[in-house]
Amino acid sequence: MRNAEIAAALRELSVLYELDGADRYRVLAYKEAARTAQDSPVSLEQLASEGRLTELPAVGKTLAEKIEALIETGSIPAAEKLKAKFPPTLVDVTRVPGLGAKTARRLFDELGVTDLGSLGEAAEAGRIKELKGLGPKVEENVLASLETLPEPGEDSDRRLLSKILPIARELAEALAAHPASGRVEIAGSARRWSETCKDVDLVATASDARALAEALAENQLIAEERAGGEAGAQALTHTGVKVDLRVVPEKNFGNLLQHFTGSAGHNVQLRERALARGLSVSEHGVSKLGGKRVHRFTEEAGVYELLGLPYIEPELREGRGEIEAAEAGELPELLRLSDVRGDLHSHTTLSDGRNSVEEMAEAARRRGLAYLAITDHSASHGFGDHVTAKRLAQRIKEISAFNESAPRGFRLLAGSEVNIGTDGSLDYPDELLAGLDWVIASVHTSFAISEREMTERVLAAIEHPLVDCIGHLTGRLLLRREPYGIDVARVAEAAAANGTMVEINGNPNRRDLNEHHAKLAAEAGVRIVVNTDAHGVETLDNMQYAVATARRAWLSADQVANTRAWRSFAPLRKRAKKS
DNA sequence: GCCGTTTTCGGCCCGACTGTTTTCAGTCG
Repeated sequence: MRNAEIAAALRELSVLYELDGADRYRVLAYKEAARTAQDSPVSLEQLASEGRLTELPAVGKTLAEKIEALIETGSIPAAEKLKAKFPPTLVDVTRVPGLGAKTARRLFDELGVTDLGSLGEAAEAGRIKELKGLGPKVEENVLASLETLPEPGEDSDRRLLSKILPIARELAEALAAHPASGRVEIAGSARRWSETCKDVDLVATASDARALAEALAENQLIAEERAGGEAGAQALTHTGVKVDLRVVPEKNFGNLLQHFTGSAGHNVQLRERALARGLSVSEHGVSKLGGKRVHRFTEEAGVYELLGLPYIEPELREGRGEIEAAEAGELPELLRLSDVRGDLHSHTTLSDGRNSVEEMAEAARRRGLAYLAITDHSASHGFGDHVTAKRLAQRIKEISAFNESAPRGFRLLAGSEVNIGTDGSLDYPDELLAGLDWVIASVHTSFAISEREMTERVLAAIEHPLVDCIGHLTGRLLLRREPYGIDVARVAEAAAANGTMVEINGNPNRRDLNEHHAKLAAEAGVRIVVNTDAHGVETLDNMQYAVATARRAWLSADQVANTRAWRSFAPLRKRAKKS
């Protein structure tokens, strides 16, 4: 059973408990455990078989038993018992914004509402506003929300970071240029470089808050303003992205930026830690419990310093142990974009890219890179853009010729992104692969095979002496396609043992390895490579997303192989060691 | 239900907003 399925079952159980009126902290405990399951880079099924589930944060004896039952029987007895008490479709009712478990339960008890359908009927009939404590506004909200509610399981309110960042940057820039503005910063999940975001959060200081709110409303990206005033403004872009602008005085800009950068989990842990030291933290400032004095900071670092901590980079603020690490002085010095010296995954018009070798080389050089691997798809790629063995041999000569007249300090690598067949075989002869500088092996077909088969398939490639690196290991496409089943821990172990590198693919649709897998792999001793998988000159900029995922995986420059100059990188390749 | 530099029991982040109320519960981020 996949971790994601376990997480979904725990999330459902938390809502069922909530509907049953359970203690809120018990409900919270299940939600926390669901998050742990979702985030875990190692298979919970594996951990369960070894009796090690309680090693996970937020999983105690009871949760471990429930997860074990779920894996063994496919369901959790407690969940089944609750589902007999009230219809499980009542969980859907809590997806309506503004309706929580308390309200959903009342609607069931008093109106017989069992699902979204009967909720709509009750609203249409005007029966909701008759209930004590609920009124016409709630009923209107229900009717309006039912119109726009996404299908269950559909994350339609989340968008790729690559859709959110350009909006956030353009708005921040426009606001910063306004005469009434002071400081303007992007906050929220976009600042933490999350894979997907729900909205754009901006934090600003201003001499005239209303003028700044108006400037936001008048920006060309904004379709409608929802509210605006002294404290900030909310607006909606033409593409339907919510924008939240907060305006604060300069003196507590740091407090607010810290608060609105989140994550929720990080802030909860930070505040709990503060509380244990007699301090209360909020977006307004830090104060002694029962004390009057409020400590306000213009910079975030001040907040952390008062709590006895060094500054914590936004990418680490996920409540995954960063506070403990900060306290112990063990925060990593994170990889930076400027550390990256080469890009080892790119395509040209030879396969499915949009630019020539020369154009890609020039664009890479302009971005300050010292080397770029041209890795077009291989012989069995299909779609009419495969590269025959004969053509690849010719490409090797072209690259060689390019390098002879290449500008100083820059070189191209003759490479290929080779398909891994279902049996683990590669689709070029070894003699040809031996003539390349760099080979990435990736899975592009037959995703539906079992996890066991997929793992064996990739392990075969990892053990191949001429495979230098594995590409986009799990095959996922964010918000579109789930990763295929593969035992990442086993893959990492084998990659470390064989000296095969594994990439973090910077295509913002992929971010694959994800941050959890990348951390696991690096800790297992795998050399990580950050790549763009660029299919044109402009997507060479995807390195920022690969670096972001590396940072969220706690990686430092020395754990990422292509922060090295070519002469130091080249000997790290498996092919260099064999010869 | 989890968890431990005040605790193996008794805590568990903080504040804003909304809609309904006349002081607050529920929801949200």
